[in-house]
Amino acid sequence: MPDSRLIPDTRERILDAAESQFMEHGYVGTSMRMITRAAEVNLAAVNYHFVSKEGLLREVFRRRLAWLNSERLSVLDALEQNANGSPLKPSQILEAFFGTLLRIGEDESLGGMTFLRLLGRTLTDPSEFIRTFFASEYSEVIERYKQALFRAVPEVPKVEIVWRLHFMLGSMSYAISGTDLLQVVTGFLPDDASGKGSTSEARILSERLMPFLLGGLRAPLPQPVARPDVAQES
Amino acid sequence: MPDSRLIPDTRERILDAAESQFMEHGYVGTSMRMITRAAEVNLAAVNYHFVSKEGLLREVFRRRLAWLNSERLSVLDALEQNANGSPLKPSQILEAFFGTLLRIGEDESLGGMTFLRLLGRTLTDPSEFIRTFFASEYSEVIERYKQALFRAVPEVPKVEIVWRLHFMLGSMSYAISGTDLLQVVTGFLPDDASGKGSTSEARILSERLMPFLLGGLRAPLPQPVARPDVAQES
DNA sequence: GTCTATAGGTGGATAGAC
DNA sequence: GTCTATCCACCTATAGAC
Repeated sequence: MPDSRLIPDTRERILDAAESQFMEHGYVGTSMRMITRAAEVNLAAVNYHFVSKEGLLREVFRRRLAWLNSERLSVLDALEQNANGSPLKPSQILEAFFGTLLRIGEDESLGGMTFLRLLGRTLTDPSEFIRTFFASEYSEVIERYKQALFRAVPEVPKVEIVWRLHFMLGSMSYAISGTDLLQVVTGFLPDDASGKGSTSEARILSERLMPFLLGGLRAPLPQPVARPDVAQES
Repeated sequence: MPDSRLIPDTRERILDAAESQFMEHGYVGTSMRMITRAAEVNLAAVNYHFVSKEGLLREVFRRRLAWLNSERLSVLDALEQNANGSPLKPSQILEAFFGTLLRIGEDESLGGMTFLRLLGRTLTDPSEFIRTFFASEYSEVIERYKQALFRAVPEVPKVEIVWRLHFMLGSMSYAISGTDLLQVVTGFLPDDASGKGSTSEARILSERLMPFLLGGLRAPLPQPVARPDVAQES
């Protein structure tokens, strides 16, 4: 990588444009031409720098996930060192995992809300290469946090924790995708997040999301009763 | 609609094939030719019956959402009649809303897991026409359930309930999309849901999801410290 | 590294015979 | 209602000059 920090690289311009176009139209819905037009670079430049469209998508994500992964790991490391062998609090773990992600939304240099939305949408993409790509990118971090949760919430069976981690990922994924079905439907808009994509959006979201996730994670177990459905709430 | 119930309609075959192809490859990632090949019908038949690819997608959803919407409304009606003016229990409302949806997964004639996955994936689709379509399809039902939740959980401010409804939709959407990032990553598979797409999958999912959602919905509020933005609405 | 030109293929949609 | 044949816009990727 030839060190040229002063001018916005062709390479970097392509990545920025691709990130934003993929976010807006999805991976298949975005053509190379849309990207090069937005980036104001030549069509052939994409293949020169990233070999293929798939290669481009991978690099769009790698650029951001590199930071996210290492940050998530080092925050967890710090927490565990501080705890000195005793289990962490669930809220600490969720904050480390989801809070770190949401901080991306507040920092344009980490990708901002554009990248968050793209991530949220891509996490449910059906195509094979995307899913295996994410699986390999995420495996180490997920494993570490899963283990931390096992220790932090011993009263909830491990199987159940995995399910709930799944559900939490879903809440977050949907929330950051900004699909806003509810807002479209109900006309509801949070008072201070009117400018869409504003950096404050991530902070507001975080304050709402974290208690919800925590409540879900530690919810009472379902009674393993017969199954006349209407499970009691405690 | 010429009444021919005995043989599987061309029209119906197209809808079935489209549902399954859209689920597997996404809307843009699916071509008309993939659909007609799977349905074993002629290419031109799609445009004859549904005018366009967009028209086809709309009809794929309308066919299933018609049942879902009316079922959700009538279940809620029944609950409210029974309650005789007093607020419903949150668990009843969630069961009516999410349980009804998940029952689709257990019944092939309602679309089964194929439709559930398609729905989960499409709910985060960026494209404009899909979002406005869903908004109009969902608005009445969402509004009714939102009001029911306001009454059922008076200790949580309305604004917060809307947020949490949002988060719950996300959990569910992601869960039914079957993306299974966790399973790919961790190799985890719930003991009794080995056959992917089995009808029992929906029941198992439901038993796990409902307590999680309930815990999130009624979670303690975040401290309204420092930040002067936590505007209450009545 | 950047560009033009183009190959080689697939997309949605339709005209018009049956 | 069903089919064949076809239009033409657009796609990704590359060859090869500069």
